[in-house]
Amino acid sequence: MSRKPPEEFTRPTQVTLAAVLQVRDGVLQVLLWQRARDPFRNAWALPGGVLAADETLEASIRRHLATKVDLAEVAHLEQVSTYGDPDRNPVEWEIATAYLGLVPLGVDPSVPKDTTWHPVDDLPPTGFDHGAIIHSARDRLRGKLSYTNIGFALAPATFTLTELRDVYTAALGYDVSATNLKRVLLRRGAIVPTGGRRDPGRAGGRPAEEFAYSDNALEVTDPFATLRPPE
Amino acid sequence: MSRKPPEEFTRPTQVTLAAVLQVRDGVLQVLLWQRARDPFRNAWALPGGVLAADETLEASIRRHLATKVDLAEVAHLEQVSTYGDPDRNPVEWEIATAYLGLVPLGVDPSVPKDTTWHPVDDLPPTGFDHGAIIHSARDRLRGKLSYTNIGFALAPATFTLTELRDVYTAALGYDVSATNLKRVLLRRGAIVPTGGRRDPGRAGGRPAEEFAYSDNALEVTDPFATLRPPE
DNA sequence: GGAGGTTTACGACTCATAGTCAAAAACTAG
DNA sequence: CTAGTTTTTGACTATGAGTCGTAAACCTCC
Repeated sequence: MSRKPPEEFTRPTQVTLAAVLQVRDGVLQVLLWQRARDPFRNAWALPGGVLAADETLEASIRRHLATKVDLAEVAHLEQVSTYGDPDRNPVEWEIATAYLGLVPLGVDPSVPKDTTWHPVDDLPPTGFDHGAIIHSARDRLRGKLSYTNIGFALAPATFTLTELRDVYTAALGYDVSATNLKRVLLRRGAIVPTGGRRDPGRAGGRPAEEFAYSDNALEVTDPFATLRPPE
Repeated sequence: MSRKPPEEFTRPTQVTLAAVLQVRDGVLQVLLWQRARDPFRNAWALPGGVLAADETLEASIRRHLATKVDLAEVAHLEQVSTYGDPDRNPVEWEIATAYLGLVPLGVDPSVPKDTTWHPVDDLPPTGFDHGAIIHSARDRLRGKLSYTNIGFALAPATFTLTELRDVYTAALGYDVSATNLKRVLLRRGAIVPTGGRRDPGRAGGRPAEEFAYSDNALEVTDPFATLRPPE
């Protein structure tokens, strides 16, 4: 019994996870699936899975996400952080690289039966460290909303300023003024009027001007000045 | 020969790396060591090594860094990104989680013979994807300099405004005005006068007021407004 | 077809942050 | 004491951002 196990036996499993966020019912929500087996049976978890030998981390999270949602509906995907606490998984040594995914307002992807959306500020019991991962993904989104154009990934293809304001309000967790938002985003060249109008709702009101994110808005990740909370 | 290799044989090696940055000779530099063996023999590489089974990622990079520099001289350490391209290491499947480390101006850590500092904008031949990792660490630093107090980790314990201006200039790659820097950092409460003065150099000149980062400066990571390039 | 209600758009005002510049202050060396 | 050097300070300007009131454009109901 002097043979040591091969070195490979001491390697951790590498998994990728994604916190896919979307504004639904005026609230920022995250896509979770309910575990059927231990550990954390019946708790909710982020989509993801084990990294394959011939794929990049991003390819891996895309492959696993595709089993839960149509990838074409995920408008943005970026790596957030890697979690390697040896105790994070009670049954196996596992390293997880977490991604942030964003789905635009209005689309309603079809998802498997075990998978549903949950408000990020009112989560059900979650397994592993997924609760912390969700909150850091939300914080990443909030930070980037104010100084990049990442908001395009949460907004539909065309939108009114009120709709966009509601998206920002839900994602940031505080009110923003539509007047100010328009001036800021127009100056940045982030949004452009489409020329169209939107029918007012049945309650009446002036029809809203329709906007879209400009083409170059997608590439802009340089910091802008900040959108701050009111007062 | 129908026995499959155990599943563990298909797992990647997990390593941690650190881009340790410091302003030296008025230029932002990174700590590299020269490889003596293939792959990438004689090329320069970031300090780091394999993750052990009972340690966190941060503990791992601290353990490996300690073989190159005195950890007490690394004032800041944060995770930047994880690199998992299956081709990034030609001989082994390896995932690398990269950290950014910062060493204050003026300290000159003793380092092993194979290890020296190199300007980040004039790197020697580097192995693996370490060149790209260094540049993304530099970009992370530059971004955070303008909207957090991360600069404290690049400045000595006490400093004059001219010294601090020089640190910012070297790290950002563009001039900043000492007048403006003082006003901005004072308003943020990031720096406080120590009450002391600095002897003018042998060339004469008014003695400089001495400043230090305030205690709470270390915790502030909320975004501030931006420090932008001139003109 | 008004009147009243509702929603969006626009302009004026204020405030905070930031960039520039020139002059004053405080020192050294001769 | 004078000239030279470096730091500090205050004034001025520019710009980005927050607020608010009013006008515009639509609806429904009478």
